[in-house]
Parts: sequence; C-alpha cells; structure tokens
Amino acid sequence: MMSTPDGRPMSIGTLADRARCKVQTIRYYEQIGLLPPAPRSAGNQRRYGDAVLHRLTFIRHARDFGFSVEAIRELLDMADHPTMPCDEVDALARRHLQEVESRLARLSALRDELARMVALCHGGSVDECRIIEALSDHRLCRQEASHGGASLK
Amino acid sequence: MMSTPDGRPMSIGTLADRARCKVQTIRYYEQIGLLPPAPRSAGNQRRYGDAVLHRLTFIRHARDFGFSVEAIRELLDMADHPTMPCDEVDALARRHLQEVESRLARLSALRDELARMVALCHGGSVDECRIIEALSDHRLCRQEASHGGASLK
DNA sequence: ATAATTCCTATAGCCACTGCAGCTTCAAGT
DNA sequence: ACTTGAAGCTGCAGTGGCTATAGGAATTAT
Repeated sequence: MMSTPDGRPMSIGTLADRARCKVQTIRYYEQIGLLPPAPRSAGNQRRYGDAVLHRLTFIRHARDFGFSVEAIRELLDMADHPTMPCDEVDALARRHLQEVESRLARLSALRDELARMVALCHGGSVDECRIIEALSDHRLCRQEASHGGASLK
Repeated sequence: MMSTPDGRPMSIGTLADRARCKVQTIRYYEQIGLLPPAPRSAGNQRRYGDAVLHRLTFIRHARDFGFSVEAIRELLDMADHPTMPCDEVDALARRHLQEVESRLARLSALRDELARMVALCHGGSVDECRIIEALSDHRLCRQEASHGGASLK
C-alpha cells in the first residue's frame, strides 16, 4: 500500500511510518540539517532510500535516549567517520548519562518534598491548608537546596 | 541601598532581589496575569508593596516544586478564597505528585538503559563502537517501552 | 550637575517539535 | 479519461517559561 519492498524510493509518509515519527518532523530535520536535502520527484515530492531510513532511525533512537539535537549532530558526524577512535562518542554518552543522573537526583528530591507536603493535608478549609502554607513559606521545607529552582527538566 | 524597611513601596529590582528572581520574570508574570498590574511612579516605574512580595514568593516556590503556570494560577485562585474547602488544592498537588513520579520512573529507566549502553564501550574505533551500534538498532535495548519516545521532561 | 545605575517597552530567541492554511500532486477506482 | 480523496508541498504561528537585547527615560549616587 505504502511500502516499497523493492528498490524504489519511499515517499515521506512511508518513511515517517517506518521510522515511527511524523512527517513534519522529517521536514524539520531536513531543515536543520540533521537529514540531507531529499531528492525530489517530477512533482517536487521528496523521495527516500534506505540510507535515510537508517539515519532517521538513529536520530529518533538517540532522541528517545534524551540526547539533544546538537549532541546527535556530533554523534552523526562521528558515525560518519567509522575509522576514528570512539573516545568522543564515549565521552558524549557519559556526559549525557551524568546529566540524566543529576536530573534524576533533583527530581527525586522534589518528589520527596512534594510527597511530604501532600501528606500534611488533613482536609478542612483553604486557610488551614498545609499545602498552601508550605508553598507560601520556604522555611517549611526540609532542605533549602533540595528543589531550589534548578532546572529539573 | 535598594531596600525599603519602612512602608515605602519597592522598585521592581528590589522585589526581584527579595524574591530571588529576575526583573524580567516579574514583568512576565504581570503580563500573563499571575501578578496584578503594578501601580506606577510619576515616571512610570512599577512600585510594589509586601503583598506582591508574598504572592511572588508563593509563585516562585510553586515553580520550584515544578507546578506549571496554569496550576499556579489555580492555586492562587484557591489561596485567594481561604474559606473554601481545600480538597481541590489537595487534588492538584496529588496529581502533580503522580506526574512527577511518572517522570521519575521514565527517567530512571532511561538512566539504566544509558548506563548499560555506556558500559558496553571498550574503546577502539567508531565502527566497532557499541554505543553507536546501540543507537542504530533498537533491538539492542532491554525493553522497547522503557524509553520509547514518551516525553520525559 | 553629572555619572552610573536602574527602569521602561517592544521584540526576538531558546528547544524540539506540532499544527494549520491554502495549494498541488499522486494513486486508485470507475 | 476522469474523478475523488489522500498525501504532499511551503510557509508561518504556537507551545512553556522564561531570558536577552536594543534604545531610550527615569532615578539615584557622587
């Protein structure tokens, strides 16, 4: 129906289905240079071969792992030079792991504070609500630094 | 220097220092209606009393807890009606806690996958790099669902 | 009086997409 | 051959929660 089991090139929709991403995302990746400009059909529609499917799969997978587009750009550069040592790939991945672990720690501290706050509520009216109170007064937190404004994306 | 220990109103910079946030953020909050339009000096500069400091502290604190601006809008509405029952406050906080726990779970699964991936690298060149390989081939992941594209903000 | 600082508005940028409007092209069915 | 509907095209706006900058006016310090 929409696949090309033989060598014929794919439409953008087929590529999107195969890579499990949206059509617009593919065009966006082309626009920012993660994917090369696609060759066009006579009617100006993009046509793709398997190489782009692999590249796109790589990109989506790396995004699922939380790598930024800039990091992926570097990873793709490295993957395009297979004879170079993989130290930089390793370093990039380790840096990302550290970032994830740091976010995890912040989010975990946040969860604890939030759970503690929620546990304080025993019904009643808003003016005796411990949650509102806790949000109003930073001193009611266990530690200042536990969730202090750092980006916890 | 810049504080007003007596009853005189504060400038936006003083308010920003006291609430530990940026001047632009205050103007932004006014713009989106989290803070009321500030009264102005003769020269059109914003002047603030302590009430706004408290409101802003509440907002910043709730943001530190990861509440969205929309959620904070609701919390402020509730805080402005102290005689109402606090059920809704409680429900909002519990919902947010659940959201945080779900993010935490996703991020934790991601961390595990990433750590596993990083551990596979034993040096060498890029074409034998297990990290690149893992990113290229989703089948090398333990479980499909562990980090599959869900927003893990 | 002057200099340094802070304030004002308006606008653009961040990230990684997503959605829409208004049009053209393609593939399948009759 | 013709119609129809799906899928494609470009370009632009919007998301969230700020942050940064430009160019000018007001305030404060010396």
